[in-house]
Amino acid sequence: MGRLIVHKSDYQTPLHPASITRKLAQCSACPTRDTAMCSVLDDEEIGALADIVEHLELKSGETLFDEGDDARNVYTVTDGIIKTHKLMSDGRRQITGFYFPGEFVGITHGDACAYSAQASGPTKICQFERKAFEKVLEKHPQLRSRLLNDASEGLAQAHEQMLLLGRKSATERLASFLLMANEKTTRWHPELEDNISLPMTRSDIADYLGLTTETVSRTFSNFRTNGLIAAQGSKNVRILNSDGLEDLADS
Amino acid sequence: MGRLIVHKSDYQTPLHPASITRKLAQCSACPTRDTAMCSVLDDEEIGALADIVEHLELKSGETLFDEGDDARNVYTVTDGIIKTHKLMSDGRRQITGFYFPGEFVGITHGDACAYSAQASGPTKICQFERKAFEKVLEKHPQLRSRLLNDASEGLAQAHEQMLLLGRKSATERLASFLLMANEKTTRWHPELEDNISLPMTRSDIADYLGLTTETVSRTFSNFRTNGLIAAQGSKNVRILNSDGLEDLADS
DNA sequence: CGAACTATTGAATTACCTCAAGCGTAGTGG
DNA sequence: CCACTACGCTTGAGGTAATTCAATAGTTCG
Repeated sequence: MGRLIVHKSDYQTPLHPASITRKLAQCSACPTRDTAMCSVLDDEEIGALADIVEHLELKSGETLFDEGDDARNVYTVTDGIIKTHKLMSDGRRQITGFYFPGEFVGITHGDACAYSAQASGPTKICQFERKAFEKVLEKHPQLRSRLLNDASEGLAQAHEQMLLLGRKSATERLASFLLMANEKTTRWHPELEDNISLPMTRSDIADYLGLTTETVSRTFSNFRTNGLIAAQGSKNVRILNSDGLEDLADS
Repeated sequence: MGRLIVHKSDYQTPLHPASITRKLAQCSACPTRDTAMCSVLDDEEIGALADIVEHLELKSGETLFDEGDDARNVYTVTDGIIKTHKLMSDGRRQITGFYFPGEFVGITHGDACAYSAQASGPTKICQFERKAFEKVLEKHPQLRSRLLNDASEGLAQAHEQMLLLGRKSATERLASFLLMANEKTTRWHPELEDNISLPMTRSDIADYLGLTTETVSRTFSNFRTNGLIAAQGSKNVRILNSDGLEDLADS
């Protein structure tokens, strides 16, 4: 418990590998993706979180928690991607969200987890014991405010996803997905704009988009054939024509 | 501004029509659907909300707010149903939620509405000016806690709906919908168990379930033929075999 | 009563799924 | 280090659940 969390101020300077973890850990308290919120947290608050943080690394597919588990901890992603899903009794699966670096996972007001969470590719996270985390929240209302913001954003994303699942074609779904992945990636790595790493499998993408792996694969091929994207391997995509993708994604 | 809100204690006694509004208004502060929360609110808190409530009636289809509007007010449904939706540029629509009596609508942490809201059939609501409402929240943390609970429940419902939209068949979707409607109805009107009023159109249901009106209609007919439900008119359904529906709804 | 909307039912079409086979790639152990 | 295996990805052919188009019936409201 209690490795140091580093403040934004030293984020922009070049870092050697050993500091990467510290740099990323900082995100849990103060993600660059929302600079407005950044300034809201002062050194004391960062320190309060530093006291209760635990750093973890997950292998691809490793489980963070399962639906129905006691909600003992909350997490932030610092590297890689966490996926959450729900299952039906016959095994059909819906992935309900991909969480990128800087995002919180596992915030519930109830006592039990409403869904399962796993690493989608090798992933690093910060873990906070829930009760301790809530004590910090009580002392630091700005942080709670930031979480409420996140929750609200999460709900908006969920509504957007319902539109996708209920009304969009396979092509529109994959286009929307790529744009989302690009946007979430560039929040943390602006230098990677239009170069997305997709550590999840085709099957994960399919279960997120309500499609089959075959359809996802075919649609990827279409995009390649039509010069919308280029790919080196199946897990690294370069967006060649983001306007085209946006037209396809509609709304 | 400021009609009286009546406390739970006089809710169970028989009411003549004129008190119905008062009785229902009470729900905004203290829904019966969650008796645990009920006891959380004391007379002072009920009074605080009474000072800022405004009662409104909406005709079927009337708009409460549109996507992108300033989030000026928050609402609770007291009678009827409010629907929220998102649109695509070509008119495709996804209804993202039906809000039954006792539920809050329009809670956002941001400044703009993330979706549109309309009455799905004739509807009565309580309106609270957002800033005044938030002042009440500051004084009464239990109420905020109740709202957080609601938000968390809303997110869980959204995930459930993603599973429905991404992975369930038409039959499973309609079965899930009927069970949801029954559950939400009986929260307020336990005496109506298995007798659901569905003021929304088939088109609303279709846009909620990610189907077409024709498919919804055909599936209703199937359910009737198979003795799962009986119907008088298209807007009143009696559930004859709720175990059967639950089997169909899966998950 | 008639107009306009909503719901139901049928027939034909289609977007996506299922099944199946082949290919590429990463990891393992000889 | 190189086969070997396993797994994930791609591509094709055929099937199907839900859609689209179309016609009829029922409901609501001025």
